[in-house]
Amino acid sequence: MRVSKAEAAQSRERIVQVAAEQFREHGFDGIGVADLMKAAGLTHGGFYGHFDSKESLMAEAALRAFAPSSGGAEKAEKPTLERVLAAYLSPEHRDNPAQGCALAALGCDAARQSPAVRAAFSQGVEAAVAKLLPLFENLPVEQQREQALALCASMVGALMLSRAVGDAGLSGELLAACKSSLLNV
Amino acid sequence: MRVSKAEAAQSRERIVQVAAEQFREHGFDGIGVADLMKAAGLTHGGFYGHFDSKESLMAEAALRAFAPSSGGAEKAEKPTLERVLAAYLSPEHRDNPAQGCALAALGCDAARQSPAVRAAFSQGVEAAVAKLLPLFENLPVEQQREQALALCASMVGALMLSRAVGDAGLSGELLAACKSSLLNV
DNA sequence: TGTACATCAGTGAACGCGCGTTCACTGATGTAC
DNA sequence: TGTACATCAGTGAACGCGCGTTCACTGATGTAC
Repeated sequence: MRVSKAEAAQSRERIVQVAAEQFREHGFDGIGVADLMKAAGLTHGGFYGHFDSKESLMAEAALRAFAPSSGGAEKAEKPTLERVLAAYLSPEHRDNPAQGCALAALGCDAARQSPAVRAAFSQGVEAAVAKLLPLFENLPVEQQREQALALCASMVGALMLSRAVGDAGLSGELLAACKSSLLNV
Repeated sequence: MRVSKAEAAQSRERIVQVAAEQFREHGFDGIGVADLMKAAGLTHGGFYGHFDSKESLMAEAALRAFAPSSGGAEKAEKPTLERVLAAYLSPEHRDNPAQGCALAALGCDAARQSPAVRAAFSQGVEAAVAKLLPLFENLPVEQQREQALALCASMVGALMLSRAVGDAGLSGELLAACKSSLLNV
């Protein structure tokens, strides 16, 4: 059952991508190696030909989740605070963690993970800050990063709580309240 | 080895309290029934005399974690935004999740848990809002709840990210940036 | 270019381990007389 | 109040199961001639 180098690289690629989504949906401990491999169209035995351990995949999948998504077409519109908030604090984002922000989906799990995973999360926060910085370009330079960090934390907290909460009304209220509050600053 | 009714009630109490702390520290899946019972000074076999399942304890421990802490002495000082932020967004709080806010410690795990656990988290958010409302008593009534929800989400997000992030500098920066940003509104 | 063989990506059974849960048992508690 | 007995909180061995990981094997790929 040997497979060409190119196909093997694609397999590895598929595993990382599947893991990046499944970890966000089920948590790092909520999905096993065998199920990840099955979702990638493989059997579990081949996993260790690609990765040292599940934990090693966790770090790589986290990095992948933070990398800018491949489809770069929607970059056309210039991001504004309104647009960023509307997209991030939307019911669609809340209900689709697998394709959404990994900071909100895995943030509190990450605190209990290995240094490699936590390093990926540092990178994730920096990537988010880099995306948000342009929103504050009319502010003094020394305040821009501070505002971007604060906005990032607010959005992540609101999305996470809107998912954690059992009450659907409260969940929507959280999204709406944070959107409205962050717009009127 | 039967034990008096009063002692049995204390045992149950101890299990819930221990679980409320250990779950916050290790996550719902990061600590097992046997270890929880050992931490409560018991053996694991007795667990199911007190609870239907681990999941049932999870819901009860979450509620416990959201209940106001027993020591009511520090209520003397009137809470201000400054004091709330200084306490919540402190390195001490960040480094002691077991005694800290369960929204930040377990929020993204909760999204994947049973309705009972998620109902507890609704209650947790409402409890936080109730605590924060007085900070906005000079605002129009219809804005108070919105502001309290937004503040809650911001603080939870900042604390969670400061724990998730591997870089110690970035971690401190997150706490400081959110504190400063939330004060200047 | 064609052939022979070494390589190695992927398979699927098997491993040890820890987990949540069950159960027969123990012995102090609580109760009936 | 004292005695006999039923109750039941807690014990510790055992269960089935799923997990991460290992390994002997397969057969197509890639390479040496």
